[in-house]
Amino acid sequence: MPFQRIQNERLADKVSKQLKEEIFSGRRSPGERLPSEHKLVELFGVSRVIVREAIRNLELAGLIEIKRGPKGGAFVLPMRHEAVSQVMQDMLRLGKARVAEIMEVRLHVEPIVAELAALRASEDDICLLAESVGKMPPGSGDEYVAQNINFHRLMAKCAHNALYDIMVNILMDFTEDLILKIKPTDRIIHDTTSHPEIFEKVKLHDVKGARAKMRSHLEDIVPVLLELEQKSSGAQ
Amino acid sequence: MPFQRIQNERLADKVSKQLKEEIFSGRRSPGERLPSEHKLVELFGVSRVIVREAIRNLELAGLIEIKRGPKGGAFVLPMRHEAVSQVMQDMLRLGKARVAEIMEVRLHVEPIVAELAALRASEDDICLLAESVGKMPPGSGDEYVAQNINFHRLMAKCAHNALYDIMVNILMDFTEDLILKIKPTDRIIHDTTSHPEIFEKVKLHDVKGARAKMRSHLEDIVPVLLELEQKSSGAQ
DNA sequence: GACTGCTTAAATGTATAACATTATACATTT
DNA sequence: AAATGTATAATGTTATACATTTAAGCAGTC
Repeated sequence: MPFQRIQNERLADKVSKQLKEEIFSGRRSPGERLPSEHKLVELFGVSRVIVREAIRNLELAGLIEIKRGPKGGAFVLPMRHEAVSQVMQDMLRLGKARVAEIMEVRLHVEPIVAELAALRASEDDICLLAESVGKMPPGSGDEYVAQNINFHRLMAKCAHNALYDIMVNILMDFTEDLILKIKPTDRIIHDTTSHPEIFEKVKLHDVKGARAKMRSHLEDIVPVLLELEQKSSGAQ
Repeated sequence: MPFQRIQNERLADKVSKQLKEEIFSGRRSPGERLPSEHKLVELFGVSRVIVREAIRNLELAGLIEIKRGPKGGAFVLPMRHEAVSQVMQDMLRLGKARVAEIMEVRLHVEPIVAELAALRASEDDICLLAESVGKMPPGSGDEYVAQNINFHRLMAKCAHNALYDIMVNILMDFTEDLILKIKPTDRIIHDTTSHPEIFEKVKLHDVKGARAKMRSHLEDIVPVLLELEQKSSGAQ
């Protein structure tokens, strides 16, 4: 066999690999704390610089949250979309992706997610959805936008597929950013009927219906959002 | 007005934000180099530890690549899926996502991607696809698996949507890992007809056909891959 | 000419020690 | 009891020195 390349891995990467395994193995569950920097220095036999770098690594991966002061330290987080979303956003900015590309994905993916939601939503899920469609704040301020976006996030949760959950949350982070940055001077689509209609279909476990409603909802919304981008790129 | 809360952001984060903007603004394009640590220390007026932390931040985000030695430094990368994929994998491991969830997404998304590919594939794209289906190595070793997986990656590229490109690559990273880890003792599905058939449809810009072929291809493959997971989780 | 080996220097990688900041817990004062 | 001070455990930041990697040049030898 050919010679194997000598691995020149950085110490911090070796340390962070072990720390990740500690978490993935379940030996440290969400909420629990990793040893302090001082202790990790002793345990791994490397300098504090290295330990800190490794810990920062896990933080950027969204696996832990670091708190300062006594009783502080690195606490394991539950699964969250934020870290993936951040990295994805960076990548898309680097690749100069257009808003149209994100919206195309929404148009395809969210109807599927609605279908799965109608199929799999539990009692609790339906309660959450009901709450969301119930308490839509009046006006069209940031509050309204966030609540509106949140409905779509909840739908993804109802699909009970971790990957779709993360994906849709990424899409909604984008959409939220887009809307909030452009500050809808003229009122954004004030559609008060679509979400309740979709919810109704999910509640009835009407798979085809949920898909269709979500589809037409997006077909209404997407063009408006694309217009927003036009304006923004024209403005700057 | 009320007092404004003093922001308690870490220095490294402030620095990395500025470095990111340097890249996103286009002032440093892929291939170009950021200033050396020493220079960044002077430019930002912070210690070297902070600068290194900020640079490491960008590296983990997949925006730069760090080389050592003279003529080394931080080089801006083009858009790549690897960093997003890594973070996504970590998240799904943390959330204990099953392989079935990933395969469900493949089953939904890849037919859509095939549709877009048939719609948008350029002459060059079709050449690349032709090359891929042409040079399938014999046997069913790692080489064969990689080449097989690569066809799906290429299809995503043909769809000309940066987000789908990254998403499909993430899915394929998963699938590749799954297959390679389980080392298909009994030969993995040796399907030599599906890919050429899909390719043919794309070449003819037959949108419906491409979608249908991809769909049936996945319906064949996915059950086999799910079996693989069964075995692996049973084995360990 | 081409290979070998040596040296140099520019950059990142690692170690150590000191000090700054933050936030909890608890004592003290009024 | 409420506000204020104080000790303390943890992370955040700085400074300095040294180690390692690697491109480039320069010999020397065949």
